[in-house]
Amino acid sequence: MTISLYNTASRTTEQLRPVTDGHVGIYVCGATVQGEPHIGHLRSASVFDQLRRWLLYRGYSVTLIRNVTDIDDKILSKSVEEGRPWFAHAFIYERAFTSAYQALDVLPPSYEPRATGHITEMIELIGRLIESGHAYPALDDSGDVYFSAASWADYGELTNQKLEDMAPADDSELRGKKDARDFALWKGHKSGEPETASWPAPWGRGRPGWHIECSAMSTKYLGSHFDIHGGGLDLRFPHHENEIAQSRAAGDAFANIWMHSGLLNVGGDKMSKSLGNSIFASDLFARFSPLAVRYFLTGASYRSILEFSPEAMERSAASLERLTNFLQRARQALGASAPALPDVGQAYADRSVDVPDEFAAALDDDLGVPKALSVVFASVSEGAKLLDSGTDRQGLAKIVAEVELMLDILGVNPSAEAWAGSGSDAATEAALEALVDALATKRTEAKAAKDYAAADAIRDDLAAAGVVIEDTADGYRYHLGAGN
RNA sequence: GGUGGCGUGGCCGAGAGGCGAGGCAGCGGCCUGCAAAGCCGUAUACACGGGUUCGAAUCCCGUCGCCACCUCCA
Repeated sequence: MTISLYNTASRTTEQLRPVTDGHVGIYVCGATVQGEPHIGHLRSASVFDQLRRWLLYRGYSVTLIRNVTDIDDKILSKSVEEGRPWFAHAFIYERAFTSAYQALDVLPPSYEPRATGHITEMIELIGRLIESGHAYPALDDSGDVYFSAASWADYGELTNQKLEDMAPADDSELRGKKDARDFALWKGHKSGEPETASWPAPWGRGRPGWHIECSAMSTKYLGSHFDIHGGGLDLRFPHHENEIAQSRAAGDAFANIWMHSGLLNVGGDKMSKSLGNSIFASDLFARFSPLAVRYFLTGASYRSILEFSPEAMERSAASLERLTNFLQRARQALGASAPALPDVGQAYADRSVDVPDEFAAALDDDLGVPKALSVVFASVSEGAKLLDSGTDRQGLAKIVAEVELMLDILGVNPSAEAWAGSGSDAATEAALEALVDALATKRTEAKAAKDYAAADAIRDDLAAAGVVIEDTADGYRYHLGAGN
């Protein structure tokens, strides 16, 4: 069994060969908590969660570190606009991100370091870079410290660019830089900024630059040489290019494989802050279930552009219904002999069934989620036939267990507890069931009396209340209709 | 100017030399009081032009179109 992954740095698919046998260390760039989470953040979280679950299934122990960038220019400026301290501003959005990830059943990271908690490590790293001649204090009196791009021969290795080909930055004024392509490791405190947003350092009070945070936090928790560094494709340059340069210049081997999740488009355009076309998690969840959102995100391979539209969301929700219908029907048919619900995440070692070989092969090959999903549908078709014939209960139970295991690995198992919590609980469900059952009984009586008008009226009333009732061979079943 | 990617049926979206992934939608049938769900059946798909090959959506050359990145971004 080998897992191969596309490495942005080499532009080829490579075998995963963990630095430590049996263990995979992953660092994923988390959010800068300056505003609401959007669907792009959700995609990145979902992709690396799928990777993690697959590695767990394959028997690796996984340490996944996802950081929170809780200090930067925009957090400072926006907190002023919104009239609260920068740290309170950051924490409000950190909590929004946490609850969005939770809603999507993304497993919590092994640890979630905040940038402001690691200033010491960053100062130490910057110190090493200054000592080795790869960084220098600003030539003006700003108190900044810059990384010297020209001092690192491999600068550009991640994005395959040569220093001399790089277009000059928009703000081509050098200020204290020796070269326009140098980037800030440390930003000297400015008079307008709150004192709380600065920390003492050998080269004066200030705060860290963006890139140095991830270099310091990833190596602190995963070691100077680790397996996978992930993030959205938009972080490839400059963020990851700068990370790799500064970490390697400081003597760290750093990440073996660089993985980037694809971006989302809206109406053909890239979704971005500057275009103002972001689809926010809160708006999405107001309209679609978190499960449907996550299912939508698994519809394309992780490296391709995914086009968002409400119509696409609806199509994908319809596709998801085929899955939920099957599981509901099968569990109802199996009754007490239905397989236990799979445990989420860490407990794959205790599984009672294995995933089909084709499913495994698809995920082993650079996380081929769409292919893997087609294997799920093949199993569902097979299971639906068994359901219709009603002959092979054991076979059906095995398929149900397999399907749920596969869906669980993809993070879209409708039976997972995470999706149950959306505003309902056992008591309300029991109450609903009792009410529906009372009406269903009347409907059955009306049908028996061939009073179809009365029967259909009851069905219509239920539908108006958002309850879809369907006849089955041995009675009825119901579910809450779409849009409710 | 440099770097990387894309173009597949009504739609989404895999695949990467040889049996038409899968889903959604549609059409015909079975089932149903009618539905729904499910089942069975159902498609002149690979931007265009050349080439290589017994065989190309897949490899090569060219053309056209689209997109991303080159210091805000998941």
